[in-house]
Amino acid sequence: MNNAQDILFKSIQQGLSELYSISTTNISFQKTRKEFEGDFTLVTFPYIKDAKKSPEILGQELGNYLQQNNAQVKSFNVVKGFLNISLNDSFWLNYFNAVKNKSNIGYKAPNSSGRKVMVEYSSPNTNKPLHLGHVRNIVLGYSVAQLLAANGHEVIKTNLVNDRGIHICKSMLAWQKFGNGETPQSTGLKGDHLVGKYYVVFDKAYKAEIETLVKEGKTKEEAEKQAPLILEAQKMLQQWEAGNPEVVGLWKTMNNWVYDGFAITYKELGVDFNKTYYESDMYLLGKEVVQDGLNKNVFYKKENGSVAIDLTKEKLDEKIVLRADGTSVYITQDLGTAIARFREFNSLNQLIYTVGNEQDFHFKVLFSILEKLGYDWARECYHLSYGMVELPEGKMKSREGTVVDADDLLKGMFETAKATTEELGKVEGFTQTELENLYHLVSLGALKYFILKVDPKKKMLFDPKESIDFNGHTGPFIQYTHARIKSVLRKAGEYSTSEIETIQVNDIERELIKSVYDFEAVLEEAGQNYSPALIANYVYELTKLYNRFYHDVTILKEENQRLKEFRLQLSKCCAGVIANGMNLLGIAVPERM
RNA sequence: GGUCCCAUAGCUCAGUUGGAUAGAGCACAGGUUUUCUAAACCUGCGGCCCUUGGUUCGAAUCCAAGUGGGACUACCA
Repeated sequence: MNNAQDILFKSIQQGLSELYSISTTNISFQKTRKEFEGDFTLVTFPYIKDAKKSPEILGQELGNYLQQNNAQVKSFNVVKGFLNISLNDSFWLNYFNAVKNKSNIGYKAPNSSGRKVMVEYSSPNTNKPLHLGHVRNIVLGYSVAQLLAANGHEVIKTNLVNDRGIHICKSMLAWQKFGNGETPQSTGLKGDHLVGKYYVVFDKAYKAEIETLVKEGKTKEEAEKQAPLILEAQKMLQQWEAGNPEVVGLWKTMNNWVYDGFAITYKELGVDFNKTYYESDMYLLGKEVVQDGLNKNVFYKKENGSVAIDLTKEKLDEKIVLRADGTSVYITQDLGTAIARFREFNSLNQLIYTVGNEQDFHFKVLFSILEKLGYDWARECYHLSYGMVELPEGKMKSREGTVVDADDLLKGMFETAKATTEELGKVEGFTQTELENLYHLVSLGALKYFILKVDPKKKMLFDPKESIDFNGHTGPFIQYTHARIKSVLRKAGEYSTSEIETIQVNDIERELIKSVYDFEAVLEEAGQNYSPALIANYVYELTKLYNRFYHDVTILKEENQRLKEFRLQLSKCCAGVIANGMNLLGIAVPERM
């Protein structure tokens, strides 16, 4: 079936040509705003000069032409330079009949685009637990992967774990010195929290040392470089690189504690990965790349032995890619990892990095270097740059203890969901397991929706003092609407799902069909823009519309049998789109709540 | 200093390639249930879309300058 826009486009093109001899492909229309009557609106201002007509007359003439020459056009009205066009109900009913029994309205068939895309997200350090900033990353990355899959791409979800480096050594050293052999088992602490605890311990002790040195007359910078603890941590890193068995053993033990902890949080969040990379496996690759770059004269060796690239022409300055002591920096590993990924998945079309916008500069440099090294696919690398999550007092800082811990947050949300549900008391007959599942589902819905409804590119504010809402423009509102629909459908029992042809649809029913119709375009746009927010806001609009329908129109008590069947079918259709839309956000919807 | 990002209702956010009287939610004031789940629905209140100039038939949207906020500018990650 041709879509509405195509049908109108052709007619309007013909009309402009026949009436005014205007030949143009510059015809775009938008959805008619709800305060006016109509489905689509053509702005006629662009044509009045060539047509030598006033906007009102041109609108009238073109409207008449459309009505006479296009069987789908029911009526039109003209307001100043706006031609509002209504399509026949039969058009909308035909559309409805065509899609209503599909399980994935608007989705492209799996892997139908022929594109293979890797989405990297999460990518944590293993020296501390996850916080709200990571949660935004994780929830966003997972949702974008869902969006791309729904747009027909083959998606590989990956995690790049930053499991090596000085920061890990800090936790290790502090544990060694002050840990008294503590383990997750002995303390009952989640592994990542235990390791994070010692990261903080290190920082405190380190700061104390700096203070002492400053009192002894050293400058702050000198003190920071000379404090015994930092020297010891650096030595530990060298030992690690040298393969010292004791250090490597401790490193493995503590990292495994962290992985066990992360696994729990990922499971709580309902996300997964197809492949996990570890920087400890990748960092040596970067050194080969550096050699390759030297051979190609893309890089050059500086006097002190470090290797650099000149990106001043790109306004990116000179960038060091290998330290004078031969150890790799962050970007060295990223170069190696990117190349390894394109080698491993040789038909990879795109690589998406879900990383905060504080690293915009880093990725510009990375992609630029890859291009200079001659990798054409560098242009297919995309930095999905998202805004920071800020608290009312500003940015979260791990060391200052102002972070919102992911596990605490999830737990708090769960308790709120539980309290709210109990207060409303609609869950008679639920088993304990079903209740737990519901609390979990609703709390995650609230949290994920709260994060995903805002444009990823923008920073967002989180106020720990105000709990995330469950009413209004929220995840639970949408989940609730889904449960309501399911409740009606359960009570309806068996009903016909045959084609609907002869009924009279009312305004709100037509609006609902139109809203369902829009989903395909929204999904496409959300995929192109890597923006779950478009889906989130769309689903909200549909849900709000459905609630008005639910309120104003009776379904089960409708006496006209065909009308009742239509309303049931429409309800089921909306529930499906709502569930699929939420699924794209990584949010489940309940049958009852 | 340089580069980049942001600024819309009291608060949190929408506003697709420029289009009609700039929209939601929260908060505040009020109303709706003997009827399919009131986590809902309806009404009201609330705006120099940061400022100034420019482009255009038309600017919250594009351009320039300014103001305010933020990020980056490591041989950290």
